[in-house]
Amino acid sequence: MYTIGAMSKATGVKVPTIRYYEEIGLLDEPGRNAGNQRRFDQAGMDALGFIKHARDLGFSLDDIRALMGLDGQLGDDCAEADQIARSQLENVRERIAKLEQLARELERISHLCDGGNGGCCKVLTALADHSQCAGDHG
Amino acid sequence: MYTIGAMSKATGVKVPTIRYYEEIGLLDEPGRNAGNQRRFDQAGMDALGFIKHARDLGFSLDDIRALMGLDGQLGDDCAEADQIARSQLENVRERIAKLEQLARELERISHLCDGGNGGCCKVLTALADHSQCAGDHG
DNA sequence: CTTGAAGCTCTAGTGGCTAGAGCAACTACA
DNA sequence: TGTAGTTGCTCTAGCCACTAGAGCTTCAAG
Repeated sequence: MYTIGAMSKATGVKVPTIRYYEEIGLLDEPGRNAGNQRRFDQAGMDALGFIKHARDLGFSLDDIRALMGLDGQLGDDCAEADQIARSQLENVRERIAKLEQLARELERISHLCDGGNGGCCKVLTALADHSQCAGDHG
Repeated sequence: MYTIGAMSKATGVKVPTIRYYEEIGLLDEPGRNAGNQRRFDQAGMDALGFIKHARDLGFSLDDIRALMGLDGQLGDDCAEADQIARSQLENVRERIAKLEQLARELERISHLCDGGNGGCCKVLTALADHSQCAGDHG
C-alpha cells in the first residue's frame, strides 16, 4: 500500500496532479484508511506510471484514456494502440517541422540586430511585417 | 476605418480573439460608431498584424506586450527586442530537441507492432515501462 | 504527548482562446 | 420603406492540464 506522497515520489507525478487524475476518472479511486487518506495498491502505481510515461511522450489525457481502455482486452488491441501511437508520431513530426520553420525565421530576425543599428529596430520591423519572411510559417 | 470583421479577415485573427486582445489590454480600445460597434484605424490594424505575426512565431502574449512596449522608444530598444527574440529562439530549439527525442521513442514503439503479434500488445507494454526507452525523454 | 510533515477538501487561477445565448445594428435588395 | 440575412454586441461558461492557496485533519517520529 502506497500513500499519495509515495506514489508521487515513485512516478514523478505531483500530488495534486494525482488527485486530479482521480477526479477526472483516469485513475481508479483508491481505498482509504481509517483517517480518510488514500492508500494505493500496485495496480494504481502501475496505472500512474503508464500515464506518466504516456504524458511524457506527448499523448493527451484522452489518448491515454483510450489506451488504458484497450489494456487487458483481446483481439485488435494492438492495431488500435498502434494506430494511436502512430498518429501521435505523425503529430510530433508535424510539430517539429513547424518549429524548425519558426527557428529559421527567428534566426533571420535575430541576425538583423547583430551589429546594432541606430534608432530603428529591425527586429520590431521584421515582426510587424510578415511579407519579409522567407517561408510561410504560422 | 475597419470593422472588427474586416480586421479579422485582413489578419487571420478570429473576431472573438480580437475582442479578447482588447479585453486584456494588448490592443488599444478602438473608437465606436453611433451603434456601439468597434471601428479600428490603421494603427489598430498594424498592431493586430504585429501580434498575429509574433504569435505565429510562438511568442507569448506577455512577450508581445513587452515587444510592443518597446516600439517607438529610443535607445536600447533594439538590444531588448533582440534579447526577447533570441530567448524565443532558444526556447524553440529546446522544444525541437525534446520533440525529436519523443519522435525517436515513438518510432521505436510503433515498430514493435509491425508484424502483428498474438494477444500481447507490445505498444501498451512499452508505454507502461519507461525502462525500455532508449533515451531519457520527458 | 508534542511537533512537524503530509494528508484532506474546496475554491480559484493559469494561458489563450472558443462556444453559445440572446440581443442590436448594419447592409443589400425589392 | 420594409425586410431578411449578416455582422456586431455583451455576458457567461468551457476547454486542457494542471497549479496555488486556505484552512483544516491525520500520521509518524522522538
